[in-house]
Amino acid sequence: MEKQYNPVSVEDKWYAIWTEKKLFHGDEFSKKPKYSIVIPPPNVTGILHMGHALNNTIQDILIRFKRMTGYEAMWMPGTDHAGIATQNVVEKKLAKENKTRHDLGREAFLKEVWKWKEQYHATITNQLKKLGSSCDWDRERFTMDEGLSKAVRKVFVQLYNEGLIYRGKYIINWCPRCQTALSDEEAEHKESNGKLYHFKYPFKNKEGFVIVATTRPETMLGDTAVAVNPSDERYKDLIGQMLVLPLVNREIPIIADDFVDKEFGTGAVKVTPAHDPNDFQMGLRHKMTPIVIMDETAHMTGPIPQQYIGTDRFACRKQIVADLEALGLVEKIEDHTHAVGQCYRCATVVEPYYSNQWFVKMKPLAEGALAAAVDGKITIYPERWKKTYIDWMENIRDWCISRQIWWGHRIPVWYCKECGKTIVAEETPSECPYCRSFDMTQDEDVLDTWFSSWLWPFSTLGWPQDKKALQKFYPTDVLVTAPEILFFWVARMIMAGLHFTDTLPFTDVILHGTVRDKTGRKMSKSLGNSIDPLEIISVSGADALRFSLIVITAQGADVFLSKDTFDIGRNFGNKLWNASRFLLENIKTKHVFTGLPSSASLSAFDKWILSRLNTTVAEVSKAIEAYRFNEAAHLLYDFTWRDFCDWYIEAKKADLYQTEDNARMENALNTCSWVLGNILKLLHPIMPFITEEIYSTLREKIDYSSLLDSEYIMTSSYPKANESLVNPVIEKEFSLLKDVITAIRTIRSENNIPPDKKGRAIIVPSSQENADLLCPHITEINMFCRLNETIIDLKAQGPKFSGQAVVMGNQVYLELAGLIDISVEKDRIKKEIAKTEKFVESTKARLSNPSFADKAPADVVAKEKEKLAGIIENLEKLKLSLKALEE
RNA sequence: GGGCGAUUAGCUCAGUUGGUUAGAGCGCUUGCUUGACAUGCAAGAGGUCACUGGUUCGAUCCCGGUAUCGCCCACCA
Repeated sequence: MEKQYNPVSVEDKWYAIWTEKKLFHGDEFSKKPKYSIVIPPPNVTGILHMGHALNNTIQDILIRFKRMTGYEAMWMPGTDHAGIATQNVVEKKLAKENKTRHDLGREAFLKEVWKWKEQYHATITNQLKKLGSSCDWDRERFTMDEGLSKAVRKVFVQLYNEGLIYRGKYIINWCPRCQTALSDEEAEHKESNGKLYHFKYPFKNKEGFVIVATTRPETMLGDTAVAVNPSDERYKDLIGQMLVLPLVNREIPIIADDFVDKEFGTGAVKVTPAHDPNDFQMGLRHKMTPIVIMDETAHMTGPIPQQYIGTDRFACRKQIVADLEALGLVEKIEDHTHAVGQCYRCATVVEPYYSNQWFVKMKPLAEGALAAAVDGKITIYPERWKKTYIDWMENIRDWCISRQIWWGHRIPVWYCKECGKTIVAEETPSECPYCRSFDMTQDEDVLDTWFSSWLWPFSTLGWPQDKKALQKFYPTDVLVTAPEILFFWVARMIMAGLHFTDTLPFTDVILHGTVRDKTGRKMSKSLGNSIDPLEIISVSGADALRFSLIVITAQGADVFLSKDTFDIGRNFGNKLWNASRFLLENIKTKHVFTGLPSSASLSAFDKWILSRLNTTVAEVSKAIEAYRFNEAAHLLYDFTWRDFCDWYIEAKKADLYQTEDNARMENALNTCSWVLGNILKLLHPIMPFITEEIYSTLREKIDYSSLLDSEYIMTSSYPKANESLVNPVIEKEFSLLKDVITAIRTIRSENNIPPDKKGRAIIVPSSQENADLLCPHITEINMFCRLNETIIDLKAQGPKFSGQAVVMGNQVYLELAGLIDISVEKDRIKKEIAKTEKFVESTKARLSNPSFADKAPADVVAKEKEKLAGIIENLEKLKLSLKALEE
C-alpha cells in the first residue's frame, strides 16, 4: 500500500466495478423490504455545485446505509428540463451568433435545445457519479422523456375535467427579459431602496388637486381612477368627482373602495388595473376596463402620449417625473424601502402583467397536503419548517402554469378555428370532436417546469403504466432537498401524490441548509465565490469531500465553507488508510481470521475497544436513522482516530511486531482486523471509495469468511451492536489508565525531557481496586510513556525529587535523576491546588445549601457528596506533594 | 408588517430531555524525521455559553424582554 492514500484512480476504479456489477440496481421483484428515494432532479444543463454535493451525499448515505441493513434500496436518478433556465442558456449562446430563437423558429430552436441537453446531460450525471452516488442508473429519467410527458398530459387533462384547471385573463408576474409569465413563487421579493412619489392630480371642474402616492410613476399613464377609503373624512365629499390625469389629459373618477389604507401615503391611491394586482381587483369591483400601457418587453405602449411610446419602463419613469415636475405637479419625493419582485431565473424586476394564462385551482389540492402535515403523516426535518409549510398551504393561491417559452411540455389544448371550441386531450386530436374540422391550432404556451416535477416520485416509476416498479418502490421513503424549493416542489409533490395516487409520495422530508462562503454569502456561480466540488474531488477525493461536508453540517443548518474545510476529510481518510496499512503490513502470510478470541483470552484493552466499538455501532445507527449525519460522522471520527489509532493500535504494536509468541500475535491480528472491518463497514455510507479499497486489500491478506460477508463492502451487512460487549465498567477504568499515562506524559513534556531519556514511574493507587486495574498494564504504561520501569505499590513512599501528579486520588511520580525541574513541578501543583480548592468550594457551597438537600433528588445529592470526598482527598494529596517538594 | 433561526474558545461550529471542572476542527505555543501516518505524534494556553429579568435547590440549556446578524413569507400603493 502507498504511504499516502491516492483517491483519484481508486475512486474511478470502484465506481466502474460497482456499476458493471449492477450493485446499485433496485430489483422490483426482490422479496426484501424496499427503501427508495427519488433524486431532486438537477437541471439538465446544470453543473454540480456544493449544494448538490451536500444534497446527494446525504441521499447516498441513506441509500447505502439501508442497502447494508437489508433493504432493497433504490435511488431514482434523473434530470430536469428546467424550462426557463435552459432556454435562457441556449438563447444566450444564439445571441453570441447574433441570432434569436425567432430567427430559428420553434422547431429548429427546440432541436438546438435538445442537442444542448444531450451534451450537458452527461456532464451533470458524470459529476454525480464522481461523487459516488449509488443511483440506479438503469432507471434514469428526464422530465421531458416520453413517459413523463405522457404523465404530464394525463394529469393536465384530468385536472381540466375536474374543473381544477382554468384559463383566464389575470394579472400575473411577468419577466420582461424572459418574456414569460411566472408563478407567484417564481417572483422573489427583495428589499430595495426606492422612492415614494407624491403627485398632484388636478380636479376637472375646480381648482386644486388630489395628491396620490406611487412607487411606480410610469404606471400613471394607465390610471383609470383614484380610490379613497369610503370612511375617510378628508375625501368623503370628493367621491364621484372627476380628475384630469396629467400628461394624458384623460378624465378619471374618484372612487371609494375599502381596500384603501387611510394611513398610507395620502390615503388616495391611483388605480391602474392593467398593471397592478390590487388595482386589477379594484377594477373588477368597479367595472373599469384595464388600460394596457406596457408591452411584453416592458416598453411603453398603448393609448399614451406619443413621446413615451417605445421607451423603457425605467426611462419612462424618469421622464414622467421630470415632466410632472415641469408642470409643478410633484408634491414631494420620499425615500421608501419596499419589496420588489424579481425573476428567480434572471433577477429582472418583474412586472405585473395583464394576460391570458392557465391556472391550477389549488385550494382543493391543498386540503389533504395540509392535513398530512398537521396530522404528522409527513415529518419535516428540522421540524421548524412544518409551520412554514402549513402557513403556505393555508394561504395557498392559484398556480399560474402557462409559460410563454418554447422549451417544455406544450399545453395539451387545441383551439378549433372552425367552431371556436377548446379541445383538451392527451393526444393530438386528428379532428375537432365538436365540428369535425381539421383546422385546429395548439396552444402556443408550455407548462411550468414544476408541473412535471410535481409528478416526479411516481411518474419516474412508470405511472400511470408499468405497475411493477411502482408497486415495489412507491411511495418513496424520504425526500432530501433544500428549503428553497419547499413550495416550488415538495409541497406540490405532496399534493400531486395525494390527488393522483391517493398516497403520500414520501413520509419524511429532510431539508438541509444552504451552502455559503465564509462571509455568509450563498455560494453561486454569479458571485464567483463557489468552490468547485470536482476540484476538491480531483485533489482530495470524493470521500474527503463527502466526509468534510457531512461532519460540519448540523441538521438543517447552513454550511459555511472554505477550501481548507476539506482537509478534515482528507486527513481522516489518510489516517484510516495508514492504520489499515500498518495492520496489513504486519501480516506476513495470509491470516486466517478465526473469530474474536473467547472472552477469557481477551485482554482488558481488547474488552475496552470492543465495548467502545459496540457503543459506537449503536450510536451511529441511531444517528443515521434520526438524520443526524454530522453526529454519526463525529462518532466515527472519534472512535477511529482517538480510540482505535491513538490507543488501541498503539497498545497492540508490541504484539503485532513480536514474532516469538504466535498466540499473542494471532490474538492481536484477530481483534485488530475485527475492529477495522467494522470501522470500514460503519464508514462506508459516508466514505464509500476508500472503505471499498481497503476492504478489498483486507480480503487479500486475511481469510475472513466469518467476518467479511460479501465480496464488496457496499453489499455487506451493516454492523449490529452486540450489547453484551458493551462494558461501562471497563470504559470507566480505562479513563483512569489514560489519565495516568497523560499525567506522566505531561510531566515529561513540561520538564522538556527528551524522548530517549527513560525513567521510572512510581504509582501509589488510592485503592486495591485501582492497583488491580493498573497492574496488568505496566508494559503499556512503560511503552506509552517511554519508561523503563513502573512500580505500582499501595504502600510506596513517593520519591522527593520527582515529577508529581495526582490522578483521581492516585499519586503518580516520575523519577528522572537530574532532569526534573522542581520549580516547574511546584508551579504545576500549585496551579492544580488552586483549581481543586475552587472546585471544593463550589461543591461545598452547593451541599451546604439546605434546600439542595431537601429538594434535589437523592442520587444527585449522594453523587455530590461522593464527589466532594474525592476532591478533598485529591486536594490533601496535592498538598502533601507540594510539601514534599518544598522540603 | 408577520413568522423563524442564530448569538458558546482567535476563527468555523457542535452540544445540553436543567445536575461533576462546557466540546471538536482549524489556528496558536512547546517538544518530537519514536520502525502506519508531518495529511502525523505528544503536551499546553485559550470560554463571565450576546445582554437582561424570571422559574428552579441548581440555568449555557426552560420562560419573558432587549440588542445585533441572517432567512422565509406578505397585494400598504
